[in-house]
Amino acid sequence: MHKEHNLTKNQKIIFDLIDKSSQPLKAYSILYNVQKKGIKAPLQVYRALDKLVEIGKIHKIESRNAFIACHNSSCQVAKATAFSICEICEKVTEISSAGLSKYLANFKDKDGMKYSKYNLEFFGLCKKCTLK
Amino acid sequence: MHKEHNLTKNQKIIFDLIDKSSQPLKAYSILYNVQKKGIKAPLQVYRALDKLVEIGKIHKIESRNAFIACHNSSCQVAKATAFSICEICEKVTEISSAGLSKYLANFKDKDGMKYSKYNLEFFGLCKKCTLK
DNA sequence: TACATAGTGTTATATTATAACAACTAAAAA
DNA sequence: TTTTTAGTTGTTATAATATAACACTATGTA
Repeated sequence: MHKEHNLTKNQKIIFDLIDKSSQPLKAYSILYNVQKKGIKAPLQVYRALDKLVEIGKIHKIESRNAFIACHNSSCQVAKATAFSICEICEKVTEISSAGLSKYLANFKDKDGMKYSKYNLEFFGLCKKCTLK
Repeated sequence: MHKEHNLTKNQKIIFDLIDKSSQPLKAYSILYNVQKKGIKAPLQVYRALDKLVEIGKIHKIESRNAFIACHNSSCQVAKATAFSICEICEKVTEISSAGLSKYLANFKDKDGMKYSKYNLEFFGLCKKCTLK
């Protein structure tokens, strides 16, 4: 799993909030939710988020500017991430597929560029929303 | 290639600028560059960008909040995009790989969610920056 | 202890993006 | 031709997302 990183107070408060959430959280919604715990400024939130992303405890969903806790032991410290995003209910799920990770980790473009990282976002309808 | 869409004046001005650029452009940098042509407000730029993305003439690089012209006949109207991004010089290249498109278009997660769209961003060093 | 490294709190500001509304234009239906 | 419709435009204002700069504090380690 993850290397232990001894989160600081702010990092812990913010990680716990994201970890408990069933959907991705946005920075200012996090801010609003932790103000009672003494975190008052956007920058305090963004600094914690940056660190948490860096150490792989959370991921940023780029197309949504939102953050989700990592629940996938195969995404080595934020280097290889894949998500499915429902375009109706906005439910986001981290994809854990050995086949996919392997395929993408080994992918080389025709310029021979070697990649150290990737992020993949799939869009569609989740099961619930398909049935509606 | 692309269905012809008879761009409007603003759409054309903005597409031409992006198309001529060797790297992705940000919305406000676009705004700055088209003010002499009478496009004065952010919203005029964002509206044109939205439309151009929708019809597949340009793509948004989500991790950079920037826009690049489509040079890939295989990305069917913005539904399936893949890019490589150099983390040093920020050069962005659209990846055109039949194998990759095919793999991702057919990918199904274990929930059986069917995807209508995806966006993939690879990060690493381009050839030039590797040699430095 | 002393030093380095990382995190904190704070104010201010930069950057990215959308809401709301009135007016205009082109294409097609009556 | 007139009317309608859908889409685009121009405009002001504002919302949402993110970072700069600076002084200070905590923690680990030599």
